[in-house]
Amino acid sequence: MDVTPILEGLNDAQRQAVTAPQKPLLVIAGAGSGKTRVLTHRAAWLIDVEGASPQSLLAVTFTNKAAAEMRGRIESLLQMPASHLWIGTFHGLAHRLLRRHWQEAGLPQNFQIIDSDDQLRLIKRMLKNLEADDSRWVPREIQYFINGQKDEGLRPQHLDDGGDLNRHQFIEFYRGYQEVCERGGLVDFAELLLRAHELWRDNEQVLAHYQRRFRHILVDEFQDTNAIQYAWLKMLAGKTGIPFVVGDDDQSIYRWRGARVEHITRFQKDFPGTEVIKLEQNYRSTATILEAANAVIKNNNSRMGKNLWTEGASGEAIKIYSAYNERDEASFIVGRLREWSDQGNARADAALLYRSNAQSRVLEEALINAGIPYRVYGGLRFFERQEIKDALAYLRLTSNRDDDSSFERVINKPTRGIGARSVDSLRAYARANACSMWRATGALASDEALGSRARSALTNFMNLIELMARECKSLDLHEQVDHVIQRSGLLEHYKKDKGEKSETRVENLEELVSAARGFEGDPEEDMSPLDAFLSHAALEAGEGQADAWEDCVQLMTMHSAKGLEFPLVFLCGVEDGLFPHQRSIADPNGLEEERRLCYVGITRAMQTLYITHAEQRRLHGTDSFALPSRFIGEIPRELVEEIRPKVQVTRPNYGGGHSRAAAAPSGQRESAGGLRLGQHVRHGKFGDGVVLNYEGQGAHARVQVNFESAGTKWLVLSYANLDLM
DNA sequence: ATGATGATATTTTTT
DNA sequence: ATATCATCAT
Repeated sequence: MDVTPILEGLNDAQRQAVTAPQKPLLVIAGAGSGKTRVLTHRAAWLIDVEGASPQSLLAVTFTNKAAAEMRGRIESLLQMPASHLWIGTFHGLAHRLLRRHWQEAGLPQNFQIIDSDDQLRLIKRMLKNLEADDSRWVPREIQYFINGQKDEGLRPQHLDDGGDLNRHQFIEFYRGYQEVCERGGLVDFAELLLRAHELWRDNEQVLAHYQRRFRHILVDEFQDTNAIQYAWLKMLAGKTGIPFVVGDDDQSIYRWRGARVEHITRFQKDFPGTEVIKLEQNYRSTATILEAANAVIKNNNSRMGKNLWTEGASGEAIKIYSAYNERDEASFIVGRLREWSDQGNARADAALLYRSNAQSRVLEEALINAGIPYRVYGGLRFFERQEIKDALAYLRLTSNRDDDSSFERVINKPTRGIGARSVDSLRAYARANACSMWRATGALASDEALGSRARSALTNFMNLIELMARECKSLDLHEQVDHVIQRSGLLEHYKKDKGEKSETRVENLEELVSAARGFEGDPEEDMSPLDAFLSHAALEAGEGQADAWEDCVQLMTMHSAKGLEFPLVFLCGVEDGLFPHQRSIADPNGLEEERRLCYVGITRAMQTLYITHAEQRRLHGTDSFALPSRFIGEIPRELVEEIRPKVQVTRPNYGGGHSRAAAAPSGQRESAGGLRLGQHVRHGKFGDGVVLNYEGQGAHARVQVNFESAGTKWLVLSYANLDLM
């Protein structure tokens, strides 16, 4: 066997990982160190060299994109199609298992997947149904609670309210929500994972089958696994499976949605004899950029420890620009982008990264004015659009009448004379009889208690759905979609609509037909084409933005930039309060996660990195003032070139020592207490600080002070007793 | 059933 | 500033 193609171009550490003996392996792969490369080459190595059957490999990722990329790369390495290889997202693989073992998993054969939006609606409906006090119970919090418990592998019966009434109610909501899902054959994202885990836990034979089959378990972005995902992997590995996991503790930025870096250390305990390999050589960035990244992340306590290095040159200094305000920041960036393209570079090689989506607006405006084409990532995906979800809801009803989620979505859309009152009666009946809305409709359509107009409207709706279902039976998938959007009146409804968006909506509906035409389900799965398409729609929400194929500057959050790289990167709005975000600053864990995000941001840059911050920024309609982010201060000064240091409001306190002219620009406001923004003050208890902001006047005036040790606080001026320094 | 009004909250996102 | 959402009036 010629192993050259598989090992070619790998460095020692990478090669060591790829060719490691068959035992548990943990690869700590720094940013740009060839993480995906190692994973794909390992797969190829196992198959081509170790003679492992492709059947015996399971490769897990978090996103569909990553899964597709891995498949493609493995195929090109093996020089053969890897379509039968189990490569997919946790959710995708769990889904596949549940389809195969729906009986053992206790699901109806045609169960449907609901996305978070559906889930939230369902919870809202449930609250209405229970006549819960909606000022007290926030649907989003209940959703968060339910998903959080599921992510931890917990069912309502596992939960104890500990005498806490609030918690008691949350658990009851969870229970109620589960009932609705059971009744409608609905499975949410977290449920996919939990069910798949329970399937194995409770069915020895099923588990044994997969344990026997999947000897090799490859996991990407391991630091992002949540409890149930980890438990699932561990259960599959059993005593004989050989896990090969790759991750980077320094790039764990999803704690807030259940990811636990701790799984990295836990892994070493759960799989004794685990070999750990660190990939620290970076092939992406200049030495300067890496040094900056290393220096910043060093300030985190809880980490395994790792230092990126490169054989490459030190490259350009990191440019830091202190803008006066957010528009100045944007115009500076525009100027640099112009320079960039004038030098013959591709705009698509430049990225503007920010902490929160709201920041994109000012940048976009500046780009539009400058005539620079750009593309914003994130936002509504294709299958999440309202009109698409409407159409899918009709389709789901034709497949499963008991799907209340879909039922309520389209019962009166387009309007057909079934108002809130009728729907309320349906809900009441459904609840009283523990049945679906559809059954309730059947019962009430002939119930004298309802007006004759309402009754006929209900009958018409039922007939419509039944008719569409019958007519669709003999049609191809795309014809079914086409038929349903027409017959339901949806298309007409959006065509009539005169709103700005309605034209796009009609186009999107037509696009849905095309999507169905091009859709090919997995031939191995025993599902109707429609059910397969519906699952696909839920699991792969589609592209975030229709891709403009023009050469565009890329705008996105730092979160969505993870895994990407760009020759030119701007980190924008790098100010305390924005980044690190105000809501994370107080919590040490939160702050460390922000710092990891900063590490991710910095390491996206290949050649040139700009970091910009504004002293004044319009946020939520009011002007606020901020200091440069503490992360900027963590970058060694010698790596930095400050651009056009200019007169500014605040004295930057990064790096400690250096001071600048603190002359106030014109237009400087005076607060009621005679305090200047940027004024250094001393408080009896909190010590020294800098005035960031103020509001109100006279006795009610409050100031925001950033204290060196006590952090940022709002103080009532008349009580605070601040000494001017 | 639609539209106007006012209250409220505004990190990050995949599946 | 702005978007979303509930409530109320038409």
